[in-house]
Amino acid sequence: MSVRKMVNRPAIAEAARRIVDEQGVAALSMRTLATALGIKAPSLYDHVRNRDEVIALVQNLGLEDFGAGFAGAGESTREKVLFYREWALKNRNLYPIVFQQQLHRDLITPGLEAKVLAIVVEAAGGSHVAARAVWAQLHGLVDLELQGRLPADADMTSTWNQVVISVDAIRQANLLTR
Amino acid sequence: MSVRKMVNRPAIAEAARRIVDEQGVAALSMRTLATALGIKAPSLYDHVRNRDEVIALVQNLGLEDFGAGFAGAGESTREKVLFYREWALKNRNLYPIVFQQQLHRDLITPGLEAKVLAIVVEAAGGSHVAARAVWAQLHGLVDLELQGRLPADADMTSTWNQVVISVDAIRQANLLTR
DNA sequence: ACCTGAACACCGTTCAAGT
DNA sequence: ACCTGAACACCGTTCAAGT
Repeated sequence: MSVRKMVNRPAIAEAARRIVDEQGVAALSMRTLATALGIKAPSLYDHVRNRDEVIALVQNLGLEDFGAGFAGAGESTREKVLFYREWALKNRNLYPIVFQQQLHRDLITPGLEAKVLAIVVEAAGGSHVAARAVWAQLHGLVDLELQGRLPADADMTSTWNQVVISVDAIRQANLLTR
Repeated sequence: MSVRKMVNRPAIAEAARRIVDEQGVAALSMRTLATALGIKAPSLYDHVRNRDEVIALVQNLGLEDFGAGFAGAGESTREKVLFYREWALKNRNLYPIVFQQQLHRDLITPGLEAKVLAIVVEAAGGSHVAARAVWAQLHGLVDLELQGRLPADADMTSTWNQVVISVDAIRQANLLTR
């Protein structure tokens, strides 16, 4: 009995995410992906338009994973902020794909991006402007940390505490003016 | 009289930056770079170890350009913040190379990174922790903006004003505790 | 519908060979 | 020292051909 191949878009998405998690985006080629699925590269094009669409599938998985975790991360500013950091560190190969690329909006589960954004807006005190400033701060520090742009001996705990304070100030100011 | 080729590291750096500015990093291949310099790709390896070293040369040019501008950008929080944004928008292809990659520190002009960091620390009110939180905010919003992650109709002027307020709050708090 | 091998135009990089 | 053509092992993608 040979192993039955079940190649479809969900299977491709999972295999792709696995490769990204374990070896980074650079290792995600159409050939390695095909091999992981037990087929040859050209066959992938029967399921997917191109590599970009594979990336979009991974973005979708990542956004779902993040969204579920962030929604259930506790209500305080501190809990939300620290969840964001921990998710990024735990998914360091996935993070840039989900949060640092053009989002292939036509291929993402409808409403998913809006759902995640709504949680951020809520956490920021209800204002879209505030939400962007807050998100920028979280995203920026995560990126600097992931890219190794901060000194190796930088006190990240204190830095994230500073971010918690700063985010909370934005949140409070916006709650007041509601 | 034939045109004399003067291929050396500064010439390579300039040609590479030009390609990046005009066509983006993806267009910077060893072959296109060589062609721009009037030589063949393998010859580049007589001047440069590999493509990474070319990227480092571009990082260096970018960091110098940014550093000079940022230092002379005015003293107020608002001026510094808005300069950061404008430099990023004016150098949208260069920005990610300078601020979103591992810095090839061994190949960067000695002291250059420290000089730029010192300006940020100064602008943040003197604390390294505060400087990281401030930088995160600027870098994060620039990245979200450059990657098109914010809605097309997002009010970026208000958002950057929010960032100015937030950065200034961090700065003031740190000036007080000095 | 799904898969294949062969091929195309690209990469970065190495290497023997020329001056 | 600097440059070259040829080659290697990779890419993403297309296409004719098989089932």
